[in-house]
Amino acid sequence: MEDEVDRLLEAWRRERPDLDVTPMEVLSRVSRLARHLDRARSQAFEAHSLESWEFDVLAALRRAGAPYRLSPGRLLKETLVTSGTMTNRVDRLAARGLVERLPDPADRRGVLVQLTDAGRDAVDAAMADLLAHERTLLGSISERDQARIAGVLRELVRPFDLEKH
Amino acid sequence: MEDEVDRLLEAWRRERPDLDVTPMEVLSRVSRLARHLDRARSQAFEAHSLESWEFDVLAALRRAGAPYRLSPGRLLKETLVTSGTMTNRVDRLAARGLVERLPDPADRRGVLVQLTDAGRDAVDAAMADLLAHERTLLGSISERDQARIAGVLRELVRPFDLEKH
DNA sequence: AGGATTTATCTTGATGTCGAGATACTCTAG
DNA sequence: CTAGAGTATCTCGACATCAAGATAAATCCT
Repeated sequence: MEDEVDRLLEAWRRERPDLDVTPMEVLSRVSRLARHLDRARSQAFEAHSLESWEFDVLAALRRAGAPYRLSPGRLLKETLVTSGTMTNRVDRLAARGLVERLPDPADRRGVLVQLTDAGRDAVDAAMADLLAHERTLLGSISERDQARIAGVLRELVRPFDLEKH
Repeated sequence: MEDEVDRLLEAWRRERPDLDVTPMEVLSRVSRLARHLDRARSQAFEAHSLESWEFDVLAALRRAGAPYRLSPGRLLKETLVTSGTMTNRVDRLAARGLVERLPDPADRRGVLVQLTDAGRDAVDAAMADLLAHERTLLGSISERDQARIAGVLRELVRPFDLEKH
């Protein structure tokens, strides 16, 4: 069964028969699937009145474990955004009462961002929903194939994980 | 060998042992890899003074074949952006001399966007570079695995391809 | 033919992000 | 102890995007 990428590659092969476009068989599909997953995620979070970017921050704090407290700097690394963006995100999450800013007792330059109870409840509920939805998406793929593909993707991601140290 | 997603999932399993997070073994890696690919793409295009979004539009026109001419509406569907975005993109590409707007002789509401020679040269060079770079990224994956993973990804994307229209 | 609906594109205002720079504090070397 | 380098966070301006609405033209229906 054909998909959009098959059509895309067919067009390129017609127009540029000199190029070998097979890398796109994998990588274009990764990009397109990721775009679709983003939209699906947004929809899953809508039921919990969370934006994707809100979930990203809350989830990083939740994963950190009690007392659900991280520095903005640490949050940057977890969420791969810049410092200006994180300031903005924390501002909005604090305004919604999902996190609060605490002064870092060990470094007066620093700040700690901590999940409130409401924030924890929100992220826990959203996470359960997200996983349920993702399980549906993967429904047609055998566990064996899922494990295989996860292994290949791990190899593909590794060079990038390494370069940022 | 571990990657960032392994660490992520380990944290979730510690904090929420009640949840089954295995869907993320595949889907989180897809999302993260896509983000890395975006950055890599941007870098590859830098040598040609193209932004990713510029390439997306030029590539859609290039794929269409001579005379490299599409309506804005058609470009929306190819690039998955909104009409306001496309107006903006075409404006900028026209200002750079990479495309030009022509009136549609068959529909006076309509416009046709056409690649200039400079636009065609730019996208052809960028495409060759992009593929070279992508081939490097996939270097460690056997052709057999690439074909396998492409097949699984095609299945995962299909539901999304279907739902639009 | 004429009025209503649909279609194609552009305009506008809001949003989230980035990147560069500012500020305040900490650490290190001498 | 202090000067300089380094670090953590925030501020600000620019930018690409989206969503909703405006405009204009084509198409449909009676």
